[in-house]
Amino acid sequence: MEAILPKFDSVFSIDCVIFGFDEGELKILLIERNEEPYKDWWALPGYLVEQNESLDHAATRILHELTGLRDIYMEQFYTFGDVDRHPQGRVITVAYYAMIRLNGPKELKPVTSYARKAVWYPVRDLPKLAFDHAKIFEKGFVKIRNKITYQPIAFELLPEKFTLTQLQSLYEVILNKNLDKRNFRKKMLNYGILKELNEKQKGVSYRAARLYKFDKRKYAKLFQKELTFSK
Amino acid sequence: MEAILPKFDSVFSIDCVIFGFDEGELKILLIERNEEPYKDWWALPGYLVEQNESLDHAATRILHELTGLRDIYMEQFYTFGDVDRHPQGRVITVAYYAMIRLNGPKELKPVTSYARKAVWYPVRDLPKLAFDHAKIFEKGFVKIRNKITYQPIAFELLPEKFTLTQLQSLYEVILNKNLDKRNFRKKMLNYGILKELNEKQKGVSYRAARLYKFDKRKYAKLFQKELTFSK
DNA sequence: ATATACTGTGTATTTTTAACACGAAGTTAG
DNA sequence: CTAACTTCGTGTTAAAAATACACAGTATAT
Repeated sequence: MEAILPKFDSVFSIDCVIFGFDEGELKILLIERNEEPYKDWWALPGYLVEQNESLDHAATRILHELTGLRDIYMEQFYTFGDVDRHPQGRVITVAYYAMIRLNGPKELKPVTSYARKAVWYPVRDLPKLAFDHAKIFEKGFVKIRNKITYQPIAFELLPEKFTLTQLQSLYEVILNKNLDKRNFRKKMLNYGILKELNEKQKGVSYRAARLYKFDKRKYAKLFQKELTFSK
Repeated sequence: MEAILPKFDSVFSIDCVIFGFDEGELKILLIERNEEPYKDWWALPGYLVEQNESLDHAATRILHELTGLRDIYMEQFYTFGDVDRHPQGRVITVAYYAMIRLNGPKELKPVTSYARKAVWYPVRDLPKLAFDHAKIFEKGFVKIRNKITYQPIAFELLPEKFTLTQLQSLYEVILNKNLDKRNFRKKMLNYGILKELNEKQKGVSYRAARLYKFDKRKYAKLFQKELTFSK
């Protein structure tokens, strides 16, 4: 059947690796494709870049069309251009990632009919993915794993108010290792980018923990002066 | 005159930021263009990706054609896709960088007529560049500056045998700051990736310094286990 | 032999990282 | 209401890494 599909000479596309954190698990957003090729397969949200839009703009637009998510800030991380990565011809794809607060429903409604639905999947248990999307995901995962070790970007994944234990278990999930509770808290509080709230979590069995908020202003101040080789 | 140039619907290209170190200065390789658009301008070595080659392959090929350099390992660092970055239409470019040992002549002979010549230019004093190449260079420079702070990649820029003072001044040039001599030496030797040679530099006025070699095997062993968030 | 210019080295201080355990607080169940 | 349970929240010590800092030694040139 593929023979009747149009052939591309050279086309750009965008693919998005969108991370979320829910039920103690790291998840990414996948769409169920409703078009050939790879119809009915799971895939990263992605589509073709239009003639008159920048890459960043295309990324935002495409993510919205396929998942309904609006105004998500994404960062480009790699471009995949193997000759045979797309069965219809030469398609080079620029990959973006984002980490977002996952508070809506598990299943999102695409705006276009190109995807049937968008669903959060735990990264530990992903289905088989279309194209080379498994490779793209893997590279994106490595990217955030590295990034989190030198920049506290994990807050974007948490609800606005969170406990230190939640923050720690997020780190543990991303880094795939256990961290020491006291050292972790000391270090995080030392950054000075957490606002301690006079509130405790609610609706938990057993003792409730104190809630914290992420302080954007202090974060910006701290990380505008990039990491430097010390004197 | 531009009206008679062909229009591109969508084309991929590669641009290369090739760093070298010579005469105490950090340099990059520029070509003098011999074709429209931007004929006679200085530009990063770059050209269009062909239909049947991967990005990595295209990068190596293009660098060779424009500068005569062979088998240079480059790393992709960003993709630039602003709508108007190329006057003839939509050209998305994937940027690569490399750090190489600069031991040949200052001027290199391109294989194609697309460039007239390729020349090493000090990064502190670059000419005006074609397209958005100034932006591409800048991003590449930031990339290596960050990378060098957590991975000793600077050796690739030095001759096979080098003194610690040479290594230090390379760091100082890239990071644009002075480093403490004793601390620098302590740290570098501590990595355990330098082989001390029983040789001294030659042809210098005043006391000659000891020469060192970079030990690839130990480097590989040290940096395969990536940086990790400590427990 | 003397001036010159760069080489090569050590210590003390501060900061960061690492290892490690238990009582207090709140919830549940009987 | 009390006992059992689960999670919270906290401090110290040791080791390692980063920083600040200065001068005598050695090869060369004249």
